[in-house]
Amino acid sequence: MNRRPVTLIDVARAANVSIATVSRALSFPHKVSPETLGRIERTIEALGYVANGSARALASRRSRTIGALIPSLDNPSFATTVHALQRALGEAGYTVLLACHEFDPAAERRLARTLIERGVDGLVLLGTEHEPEVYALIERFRLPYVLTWALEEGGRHTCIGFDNRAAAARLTEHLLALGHRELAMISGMTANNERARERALGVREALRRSGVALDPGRFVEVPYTLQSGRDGLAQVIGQSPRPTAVICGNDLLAIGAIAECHARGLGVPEDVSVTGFDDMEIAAMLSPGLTTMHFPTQELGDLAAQQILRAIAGETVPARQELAVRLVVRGTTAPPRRGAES
Amino acid sequence: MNRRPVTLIDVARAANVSIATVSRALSFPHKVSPETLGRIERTIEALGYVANGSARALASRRSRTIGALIPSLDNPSFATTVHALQRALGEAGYTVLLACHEFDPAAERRLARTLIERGVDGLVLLGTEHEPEVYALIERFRLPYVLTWALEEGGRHTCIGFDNRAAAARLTEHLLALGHRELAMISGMTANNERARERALGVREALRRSGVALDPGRFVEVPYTLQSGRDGLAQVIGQSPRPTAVICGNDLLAIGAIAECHARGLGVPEDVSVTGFDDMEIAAMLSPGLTTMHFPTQELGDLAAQQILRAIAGETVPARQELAVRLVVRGTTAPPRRGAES
DNA sequence: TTGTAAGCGTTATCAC
DNA sequence: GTGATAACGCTTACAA
Repeated sequence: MNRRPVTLIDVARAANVSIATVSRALSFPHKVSPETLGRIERTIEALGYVANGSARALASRRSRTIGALIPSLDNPSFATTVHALQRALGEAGYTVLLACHEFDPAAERRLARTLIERGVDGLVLLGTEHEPEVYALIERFRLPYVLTWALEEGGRHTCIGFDNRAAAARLTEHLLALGHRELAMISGMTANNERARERALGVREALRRSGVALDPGRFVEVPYTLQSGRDGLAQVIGQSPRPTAVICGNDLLAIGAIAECHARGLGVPEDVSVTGFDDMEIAAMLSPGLTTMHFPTQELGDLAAQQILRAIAGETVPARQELAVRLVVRGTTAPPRRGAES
Repeated sequence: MNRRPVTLIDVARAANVSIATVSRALSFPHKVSPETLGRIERTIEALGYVANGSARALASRRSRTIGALIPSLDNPSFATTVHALQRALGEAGYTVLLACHEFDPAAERRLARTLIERGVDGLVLLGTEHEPEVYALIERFRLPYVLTWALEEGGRHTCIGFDNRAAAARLTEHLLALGHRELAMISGMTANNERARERALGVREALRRSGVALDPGRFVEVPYTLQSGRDGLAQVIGQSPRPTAVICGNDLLAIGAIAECHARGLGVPEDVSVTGFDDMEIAAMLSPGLTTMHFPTQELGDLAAQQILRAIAGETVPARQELAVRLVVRGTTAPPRRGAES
């Protein structure tokens, strides 16, 4: 029994050709005569040859590997995007190297470096805001990359994502149009997170435009967890007058907030109109009348894959691609009549 | 401006040592004199040297890379496990190569091959049931691996996971003990999925032991999606007499089922006791009185990481490691009194 | 169409 | 402790 893995040389010997020909058969089948090709393929099958990617990468300077640098996989929306990304890249022969920095800039620096060491051909980053060191590395290695989920104004980086600020503003305007005046927001942590920051900003701007105030007590900033959603709701709901609408930074926060409303005997959206961003499919199940801002997270993964593949191929890619978000109105969410409040 | 990446040779030249010494400084710092080490480190910093992983992998036959072969990232439970896995492996200097086969055996074969081509040092598979070809490849390359989420009886493969059958049986027995006699199950697709199959089997066995029948109309097999949960509930709830308890194959199905109950004006768990497996944190928010079987999915990822690292290091690893699941009883879920049913 | 051979950037085995 | 140097398995001009 042979311990040594089968190499190109073995295949070449067995097929009576040079290793160059075998290599060509693998990379450019059309550049090899049909007979030779057939013989080589049969030999490969017979010997069970599996190419050595490291050697390939070393010689060709391409690893057929793409790095995905994201905050976390615990956010189902990110998971969906990464899944779609992996699927699309896989079909193109690329494998995804996963790296989660958990919103820690130092971790992100470290991981970016590691991904580059691993020889990724391209990088898909989540978010537009990154450490200078990260951008410097990418720059120095001339690594094709694409920023996702958010959009960057400067035009310095190619990005594909959502206009988080506009989405938040639109959702807020919708609530205002319905007559809500007492609004609150349960935001995600805005540090190192331009998505959360943009959403908060969008809400604030829309309110300002309408001359509606957002009391400090009605804006809480919490991590993206279910429990934080509950806690956040508990905080803002205590304000007087009670908010009639609560905007949540993402799915998880909204789900937690709705649960807390239920726990307090508050109907959603009859008593409190809870709203939020991202997928919100589950949240809508929790509360069928929900109005939400839906982000096509899967489509984002697919398009990001196309984008990075194009960039690798040296094709020009749109510097800024915005994905449309959709306001999903599932029921009437007008504020409860005055006087009916606690 | 230099287009060529900085190599070991550049570092060696600049530091006035041989490349061997630089290599050593990187891999075995203690085997290099402090002065030399310092000089080399400073040079590396100054030149911005980043190691070439492909070359490293080719020469050392180790890529510092682990493959994660899973069904999907759209299942939040899997995402959590992969996240934990990535985190733990990252701390040990390993990077995760992600591959989702979406329950397609052909895709799994293809992906397993690709991961091996990429030179992964080890493989973490989700589930115990895999194509013979997958096992053959692993075998041929003597690739350290670990199966996760489920447990394998034969002892042929090292695995770490949950006893899905026992968990299902335990949950069922709990329901029976509460007095439920009219049970139904919304199962995941059992083909190529021993987790779903084991859970279904556990339910069936527990029922058989208690002499309770499970009508064919009360067992539906559906994909793991929210909508399937709704549809599944719609199907089983139509049976007469109406089931008093519905066991769902996983989180997503349970959430969908609960939503459908709500839509039908059925209280959960007052009218119908919906239960399920996996994380169930969200499901419990939907319906605070829920009784669920909680699987420590994050811990699984952590432990799987330790396991595969040990295997790579050549240490002996326990062939079979079972993670305890926890029955979480959040409220009384006795069946509604007879006659109160529709 | 096929073969020859020079790398690709490391690691690791020897000497010194 | 350090330095030559032969692999590692493949790609890719360049020749034939």
